[in-house]
Amino acid sequence: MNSTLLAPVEAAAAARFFRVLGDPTRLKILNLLSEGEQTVGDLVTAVAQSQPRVSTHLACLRHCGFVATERKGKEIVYRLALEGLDAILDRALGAMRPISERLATCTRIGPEWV
Amino acid sequence: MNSTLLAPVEAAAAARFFRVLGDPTRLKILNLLSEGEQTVGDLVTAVAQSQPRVSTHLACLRHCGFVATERKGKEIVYRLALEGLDAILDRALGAMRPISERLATCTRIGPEWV
DNA sequence: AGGACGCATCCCTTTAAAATGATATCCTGC
DNA sequence: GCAGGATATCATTTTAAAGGGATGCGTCCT
Repeated sequence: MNSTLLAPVEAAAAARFFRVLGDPTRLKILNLLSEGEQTVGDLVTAVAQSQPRVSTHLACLRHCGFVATERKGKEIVYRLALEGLDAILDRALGAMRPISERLATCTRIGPEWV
Repeated sequence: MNSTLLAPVEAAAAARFFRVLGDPTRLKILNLLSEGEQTVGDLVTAVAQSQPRVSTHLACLRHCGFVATERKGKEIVYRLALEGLDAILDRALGAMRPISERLATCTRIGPEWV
């Protein structure tokens, strides 16, 4: 099926791609945006975190190209800018089902694993 | 399509799932294992990292349920233990294409973004 | 039994990223 | 131009994870 081995550069880029997805808040933001565009204020309320923190996560997603922005008056609207993100999310949620227990209880990567 | 919003617990588990994938070495290991089972020695050679380093990455993948092991004499054989990982990898590589430049040059998450 | 090999684990240092709070910037309406 | 709301950025501390190296444990061989 997948006969192409991951070249070092690809591996680095792919790792960063997943790394960006590897944060609960960013994941929630992307999930919210998959329902439609939202202002920062909406997102702050929805994820129940401080505005600067949400803004930083948004900056991360923006700089990496996952989302795009548009100013609308005083507010700034965020929307998804990457095709296929939903599909990946869905597939991941499916694939991880067998190990969701472990993932939930494994609060750290490294020693002190459960 | 995806009308279910990510519950906090799911978000945490999913984030961890992606977080595990968010390391180049682990990604390379999984990619190698998708070609068939391998001993630790094989993997160490293939990813060109120290044996202890590879071993801890393997421990991570093992504890989180991505891979399974079987002892064969002196050696220990690793193989994938999660269905659909290839598909996710493939889709991710496709989806990230438009932003692969940014991902490659963005060596850090946080300030000092490119 | 003892030595060599293959792998895992532990300790320590370094680096990356998350969290937090203060502050700056941009826009709008007056 | 000024006030106020909405968002971004900065500086700092804290925490998580990566890296490096020594050591321990199990298995095979003789």
